[in-house]
Amino acid sequence: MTSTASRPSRVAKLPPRERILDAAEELFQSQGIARVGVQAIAERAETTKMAIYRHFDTKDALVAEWLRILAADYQAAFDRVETEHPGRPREQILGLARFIAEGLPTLSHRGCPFINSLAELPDRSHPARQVIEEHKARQTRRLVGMCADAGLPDPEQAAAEITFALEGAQVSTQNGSIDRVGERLLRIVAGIVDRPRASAP
Amino acid sequence: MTSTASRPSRVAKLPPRERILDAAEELFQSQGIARVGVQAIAERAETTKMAIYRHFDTKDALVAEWLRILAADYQAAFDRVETEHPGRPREQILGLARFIAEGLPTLSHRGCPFINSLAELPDRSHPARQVIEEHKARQTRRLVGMCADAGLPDPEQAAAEITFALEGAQVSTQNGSIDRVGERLLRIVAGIVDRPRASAP
DNA sequence: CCTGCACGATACCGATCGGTATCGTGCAGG
DNA sequence: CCTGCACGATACCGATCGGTATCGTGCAGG
Repeated sequence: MTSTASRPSRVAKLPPRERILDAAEELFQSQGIARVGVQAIAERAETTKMAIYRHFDTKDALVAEWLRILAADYQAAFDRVETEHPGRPREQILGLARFIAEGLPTLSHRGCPFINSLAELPDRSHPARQVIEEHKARQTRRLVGMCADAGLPDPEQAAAEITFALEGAQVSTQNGSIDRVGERLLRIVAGIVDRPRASAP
Repeated sequence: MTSTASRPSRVAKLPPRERILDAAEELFQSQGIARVGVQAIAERAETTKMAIYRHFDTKDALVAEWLRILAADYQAAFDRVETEHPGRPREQILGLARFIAEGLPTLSHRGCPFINSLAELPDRSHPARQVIEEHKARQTRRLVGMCADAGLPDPEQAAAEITFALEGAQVSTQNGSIDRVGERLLRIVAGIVDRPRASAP
């Protein structure tokens, strides 16, 4: 499994499974799930449909695995932000917002893969849909915890505000209705975290 | 109601074009664009594919027309909210938020049709995509105007905040990560509109 | 050295896609 | 009354979809 480059040809190619997942990532993100055929993924991965079906039972299973990896990547990035500011929830939250804001130009007019994929998966029992919903639920729980640690009066409401802002920023980037989205997003989240309280300690 | 048409001529049927658009509306909203075939639309509209192609050049043209009508419906609803509170921009903005909040339970786990459709239309030159982008741009312009009328210090930033909140609320309703979304949305928008200013008149 | 198996290549399957051609008929507008 | 045309029905088109079967080969692990 661990490859060890061997020495097949000049360029060291990744093993087929990785190439397939990379190809799926690029095509699903740029064109959506339904528009991308298994054959197209095979071609971009420089392999064949048969190889794909050797690693994944169905196209849906490949979609689910792609989203699983993507969710894990996001979780890892959030973990990194959190450990960068130990015991400082305010900075953790702002770091998270900065991470999203910095990713916006990359998403450009294609938006967030989770939001987009959900649109193509109306069936609530679809495995990929469950991956997304669990990821979003985890992310919300984490944010509520941070808001509580930061001493915000109503952590659940604050987490909802921040979540709406993050999701809305991605949607607005996609449809191009608002300029300087990243900048505005950071100001909004800072406003929530630094909101003046009614009572003082 | 659809099911079997036992009562033929008793019930006044809408003309085919309206039935097609109604059927498309229901199927696109509940299943997405790509998953719905022209044949399925014809069946639900109790007509044939030929009739659809008599009224619309392509499936894409039908999609664009559906979104055009939907955008017009939203515009009309916003107009109604605006004229309900003449000269009172604060109430207009809150009315707009209430309109969206009340619609959330209906959207349920399927979310906003504009957001969902954008996910399925990666091609920026697609006519339907342009319909959506123009609609969102108009909506933002209207909101900026209301915020300016309400005397908010930075109308563009306030409009962005409100837009993010509205879009984010719809996304979070779809993925189920947050409870009592409508209630939270109203509190957020009220907070923006009633935010204490640095200077007073 | 030997061998099993992942791999790539190729050919195929039924189903469904968007879109077209053709024709008979009922009804609305002149 | 007459007629044109929207309509419904039916049959068809090539392309593509997800998924499968089969086979030869090169290389890694024993």
